[in-house]
Amino acid sequence: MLKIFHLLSLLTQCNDVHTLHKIHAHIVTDGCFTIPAISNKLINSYANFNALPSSQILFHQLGNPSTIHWNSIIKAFSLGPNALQAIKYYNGMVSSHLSRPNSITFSSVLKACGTINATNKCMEIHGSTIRSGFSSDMLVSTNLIRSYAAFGGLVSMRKVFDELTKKDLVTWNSLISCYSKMGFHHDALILFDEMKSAGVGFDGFSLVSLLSACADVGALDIGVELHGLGRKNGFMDNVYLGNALIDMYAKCGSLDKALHVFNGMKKRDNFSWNSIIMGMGCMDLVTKPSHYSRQCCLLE
DNA sequence: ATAGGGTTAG
Repeated sequence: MLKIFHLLSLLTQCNDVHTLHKIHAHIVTDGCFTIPAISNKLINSYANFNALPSSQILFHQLGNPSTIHWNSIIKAFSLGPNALQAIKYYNGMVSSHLSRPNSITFSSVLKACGTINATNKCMEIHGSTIRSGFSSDMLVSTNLIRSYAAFGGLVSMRKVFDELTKKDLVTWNSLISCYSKMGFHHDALILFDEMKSAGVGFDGFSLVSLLSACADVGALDIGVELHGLGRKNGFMDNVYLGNALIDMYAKCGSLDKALHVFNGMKKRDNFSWNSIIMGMGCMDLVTKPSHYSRQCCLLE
């Protein structure tokens, strides 16, 4: 028992694939591969290093995969270029009749549908989730919303949301971000008011999606308001939020405010730099400066 | 023992 615990923690801490191979060999010689928790963790570890063929080999070595194994192999493929493989595994799981899909299975296979725009499969799985009693499952519903959004199924997406009896912060954030990504920026901003009335609160995720909507429609005043909400609630250490603010201010023509946010960030990533560079590039196009007077203002 | 959501550009 202690050994299992030890192996699991080794696998969790492992951060290079060579060490993983060693632990793997150790597990095999110890005869621990037959322990579901171990084999499952091993499948996930290989998947985390993007060594999907290794995950597959391990999966197929299992005589009788349990639900967690199916879930892990489906999730491993759900977001990558071979998302079709995730759907094939899902089909295999359903036809094996040995383990039944749960909310985690549906969640992953729906992601795969969104990844490769498998519209019909998504609708089929939607039906299966209802028949299996997952209509009010928020994990499943969030992924249904996102999958329908991925191929422009606005009406179906909204229907899933409206028919959900209990909606939490994540459900609302997902719907808002999907509206915004589909180009319905005004609807996303209106939904924020409804969200506030619904009493689920909001967080940095909400603000980021909303700022992206502001950036696209040039809603500077709302953007400023969202910035204030971010400050008031202590979200300003969030890199995503800083990046979204830079983009919003730059696109709304407030380069000075974009710079102010940029300079005040504790951490910056490629998004931060790209957004501020884009903002400055566009501003230069508008003002046509005769000399590069702003060349040093970033790093003052 | 697997477990939901966020940003730019091209």
